[in-house]
Amino acid sequence: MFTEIPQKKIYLQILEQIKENIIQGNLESGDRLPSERHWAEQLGVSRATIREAVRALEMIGLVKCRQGEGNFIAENYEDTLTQPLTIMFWLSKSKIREIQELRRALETESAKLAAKHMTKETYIHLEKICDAIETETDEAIRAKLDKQFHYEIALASENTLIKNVLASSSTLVESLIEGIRVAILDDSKRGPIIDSQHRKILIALKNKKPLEAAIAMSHHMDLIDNYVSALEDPQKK
Amino acid sequence: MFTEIPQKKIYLQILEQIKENIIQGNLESGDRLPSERHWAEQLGVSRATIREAVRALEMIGLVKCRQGEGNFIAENYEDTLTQPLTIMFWLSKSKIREIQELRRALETESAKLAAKHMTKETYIHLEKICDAIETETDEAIRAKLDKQFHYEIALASENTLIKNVLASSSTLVESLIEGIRVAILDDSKRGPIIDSQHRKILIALKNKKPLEAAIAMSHHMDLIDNYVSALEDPQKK
DNA sequence: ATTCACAAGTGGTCAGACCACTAACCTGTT
DNA sequence: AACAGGTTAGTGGTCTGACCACTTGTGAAT
Repeated sequence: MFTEIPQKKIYLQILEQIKENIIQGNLESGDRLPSERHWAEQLGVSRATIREAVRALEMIGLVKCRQGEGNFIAENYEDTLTQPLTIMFWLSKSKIREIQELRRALETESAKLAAKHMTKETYIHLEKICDAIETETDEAIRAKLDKQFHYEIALASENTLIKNVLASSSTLVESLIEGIRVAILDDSKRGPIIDSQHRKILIALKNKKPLEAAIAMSHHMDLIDNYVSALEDPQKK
Repeated sequence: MFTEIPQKKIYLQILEQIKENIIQGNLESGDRLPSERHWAEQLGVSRATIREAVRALEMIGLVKCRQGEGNFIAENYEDTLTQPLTIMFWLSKSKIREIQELRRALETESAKLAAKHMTKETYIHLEKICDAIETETDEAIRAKLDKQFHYEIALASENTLIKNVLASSSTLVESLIEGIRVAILDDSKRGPIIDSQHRKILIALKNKKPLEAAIAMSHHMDLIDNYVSALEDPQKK
């Protein structure tokens, strides 16, 4: 008979306003928000409330706070999901296996999409990275290039969502097993296999064969899975 | 349970402590946090700071606040990623196509994993849902059952991460196109096709054929994609 | 023209106050 | 004894005003 009174918490209303402004195009990445004092006055609320809203926005990666300068809409939001994903991981007592399965899903889909959208320029870029990986001897640099290779494929998928969820997943798994990339690459037997897997992915991308790319990527993931599941205690820090 | 605060952004340190306590097992879903006043005193910080931390934790879905009662660790964290994912969607000016691609990646992987872990009991449960969908005539209920069917498969994948990311993605796409499930089901031609697709997925799951399940799910996604991309203005509210 | 100290503005934190809400107790009636 | 009512203590929600730490720009001294 009587409907509930909305009366959302103020910080949520502020979030709504920010959302609206982003959708309308009034706010973009890198834009500076009003100073907390001015903003509070403008909205007729206290600075404490503004700060709670800012804190919430910062936590989800939407806002970056720089003391002495101001609050800004984040320039990149790749890591927006990292914190929540990490929390979810801990809270649900997940195993590393689960993250790897998530990564597999995203890596294969991203390879599939990348193949669909592949251009000459992107291919050349990827090929260069591939070349660099093979000629490089420093394992740390190889690991870095490997990461870049995967990242560029995710970029080429032309799907920001997948790219970002994937980035967060990778960040998470790497935070769980520090130096996993180096560890995997740093094996005289494994090295050449990885290189050849990269090549197969590259070829599938070049030929714009989504399915082949996905399968090649899947095989690549198999290798990583094998390494991960070989660790005695997968939950170790 | 909680120790003194060193330095750096205080609310992040509090987050760290919470994380630690969750990992250690001292904190679980549904547990109540210390009252803001007590907690502040205990940590030697002001209540405002505690509140900023709580706000951040609430935003990522880790904490639920109930006025007059207290703050609690969330009971379920399925929607932990929904807010961040939604923000990311808007900020990156993504298209619905991108969410659908993300969903496809997760749905197929989840089907694959579900097939791998399928048990007699789970199969029977899924079959019941499938039966119910086919005999039900009310489209709204059919849509609800359809959602449940997908959810149960995600559950059967035994991967909380994938299940939750998928749930958030679904929530997002449904918030963008209200009633999408009903709209898709509510078509005399489409209905039977969907039913048969569900059956194919079910059979693959029963036979514990991961690849077949993934392919069947992929075809199912094709149908949804077709509907989505047919909308004139995909970004419409 | 360069350097450097200072002032203004910003986010980070603190203290204490009041309001709105919840739950539990307490009390008087039946 | 059972119930309905109000009371009260404790909680989160919000506000005010203050101080600190940091960044930046400016203007004076060199």
